[in-house]
Amino acid sequence: MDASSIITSLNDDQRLAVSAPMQAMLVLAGAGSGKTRVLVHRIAWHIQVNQISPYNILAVTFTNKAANEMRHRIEDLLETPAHAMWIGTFHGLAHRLLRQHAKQAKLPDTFQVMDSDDQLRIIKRLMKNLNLDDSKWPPKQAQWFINAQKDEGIRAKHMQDSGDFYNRQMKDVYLAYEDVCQRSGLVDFAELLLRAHELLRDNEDLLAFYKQRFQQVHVDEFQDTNTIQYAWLRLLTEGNNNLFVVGDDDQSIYGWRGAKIENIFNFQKHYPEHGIVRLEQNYRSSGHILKAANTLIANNDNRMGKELWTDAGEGQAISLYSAFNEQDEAYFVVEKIRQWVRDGGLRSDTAILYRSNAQSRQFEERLMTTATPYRVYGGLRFFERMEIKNALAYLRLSTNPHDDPSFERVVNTPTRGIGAKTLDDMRILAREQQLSLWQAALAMLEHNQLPARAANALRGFLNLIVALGETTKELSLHETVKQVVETSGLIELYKKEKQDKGEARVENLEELVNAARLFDYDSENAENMGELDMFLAHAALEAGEMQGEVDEDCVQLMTLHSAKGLEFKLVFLVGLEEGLFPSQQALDDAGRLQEERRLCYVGITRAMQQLYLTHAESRRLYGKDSYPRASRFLRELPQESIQEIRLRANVSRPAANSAPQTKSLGSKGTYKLGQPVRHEKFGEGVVLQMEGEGEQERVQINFRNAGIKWLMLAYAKLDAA
DNA sequence: AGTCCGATGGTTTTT
DNA sequence: CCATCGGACT
Repeated sequence: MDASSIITSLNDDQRLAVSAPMQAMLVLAGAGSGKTRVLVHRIAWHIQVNQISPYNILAVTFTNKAANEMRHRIEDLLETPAHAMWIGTFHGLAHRLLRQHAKQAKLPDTFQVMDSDDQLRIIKRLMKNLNLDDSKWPPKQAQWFINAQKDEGIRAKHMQDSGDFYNRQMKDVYLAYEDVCQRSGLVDFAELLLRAHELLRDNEDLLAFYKQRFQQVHVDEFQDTNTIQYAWLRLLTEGNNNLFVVGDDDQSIYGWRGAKIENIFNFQKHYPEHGIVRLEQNYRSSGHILKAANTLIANNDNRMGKELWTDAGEGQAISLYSAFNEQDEAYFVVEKIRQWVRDGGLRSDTAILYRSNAQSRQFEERLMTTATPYRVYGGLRFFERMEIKNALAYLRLSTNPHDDPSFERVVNTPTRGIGAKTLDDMRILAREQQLSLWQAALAMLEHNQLPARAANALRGFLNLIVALGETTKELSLHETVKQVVETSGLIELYKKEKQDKGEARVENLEELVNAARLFDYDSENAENMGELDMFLAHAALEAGEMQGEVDEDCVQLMTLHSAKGLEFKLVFLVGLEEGLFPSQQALDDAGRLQEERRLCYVGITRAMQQLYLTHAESRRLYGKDSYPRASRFLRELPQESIQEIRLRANVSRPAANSAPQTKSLGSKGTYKLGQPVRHEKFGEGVVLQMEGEGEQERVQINFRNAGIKWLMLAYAKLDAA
């Protein structure tokens, strides 16, 4: 393959990015503009044209899915495996570095990665020890706090003693938490990044080695990087001007968990000799949809600036439906989907996107009663299920008995007569003497501090773990897992559990054995890890799919956040109401409001052919009725691209008009959506919607002081304000 | 040890 | 409204 074949299939801008000289590059890639394509081709270009060995290439993503896809596409393009290339998630690569240099990272060789659930358990336990009342000091909040500090690269000891009580308390928790983790050999997600950063920062030779090795560094979804991730990238590329980032400031929707959109702006300062390319041609959506997206996002400031375009034509106008209530909304959406299917469309080409998970319910119910297959994203992933985590805890203990959270988790699961009293004594001993629970248990047995029954039960557990450790050495991975699942008594336990649930759990455990059988142990890239350790790391870093692959053709339900990166022919963006989307908490914060707007932009740009926007005039929320105003985002859309739908006049709508009618916004009548008006008695307001004809014409107005009202145009004395 | 009941609170999520 | 959690009870 020669150079030209890598770039012939690209458009001019993509080609510019792919064949750019080896220098820092910022690629602003709009939604659907071929961002992954550019990344993949850029890397292939380096290998083919610039003669860079795959060994000298680094590519970083946020999700495992993106990393896997990128590797496959590069290998397909080059028609050769590129094993030596480091492609992975920030966390996966950090983990790899820490494994390889555990000593220099001040970690035990046997360290294990824990997920946020494990992390929370540790924090709960330790706050109890610190005698913090968990109603006044929610452990979740402490967890959030600690992770936020780590994301900013701040260690507990470096926290400023800024006086206030809250901060001091949190600092204490953070300090204690670091201590527990270090002693148990456990590393949380944020810690992976922070440690990896410190490792390179504090080891000159190591840093020099990796800087030399990674001649070209590539980053996907750069707008989602947080402080520590960007700091790590800078360490690796400082002075080499070799950082190639692809991102879209307009799709930055993770600010709330530490992502710094500013990294894009700072990139330009930190790499003054950079090139910049904008990918604005969109290959996904039709004209109306792009126009809506462009118009909406133009309401944000501090943008890098970008306008999507397509040569695919206008397509269908966007439809807007004002539902009477949330049930009507669901009814409408599901009817449209059924129509789509009747017309020969696939259910899997349709998606219902909402701001918050709780909204899925109405749609699920409606889909259920109409027997329409659907799939809800979100919820528990495979490796997060209780039975799986229990099995993993046994496995983890077998390689590292000092893993306290795992010890706590299964010491009495299934119940084996180790009671609360025994455990409490053990915890106290462990805390006082700075021992792991394992060590404390051993000590207590040795000193005969336990009643015979408890001692026997405890000894049984310890023996079980030791035995597991022994067997592991002789058996293959999947045999080990099988052994664990059976001898631990977990299978027995779940077989007894009431039908449905227990059965599913047993199946999941069997699936775990199967996953172990299929696990692809790549010993060359295992650093100094054994197969079991690799498998456990895999389980922590790659939580797996939400549900087993259901191949059935079904409607896709998900939050706007999970929809990022996906596309559907037919999209329903629902619940466009003030307080819901934008969310209540964002209403009084300009920054968060802009992030909500970007989220809306993400939603709109998921649609390929047709987009429906819906909102409800009344919605039952937390048990009481609310009458939300239509989302401001609706008013920010170009009216000429939107068509309002009035379908079913027969619903119990407050103003049920005689005939169903369709009405284009602003096409006739005196008032437009969003137009400011003044009323003699009610004062100033804004037109929310209109219905009816002639004498019957009514407008709904949101008055600044008087609230929302429907007025008959024939009687109300309204003036344009 | 397991079940029931009342209080509580309630965006968004990957690793 | 309704899911989740912790405490109390059996």
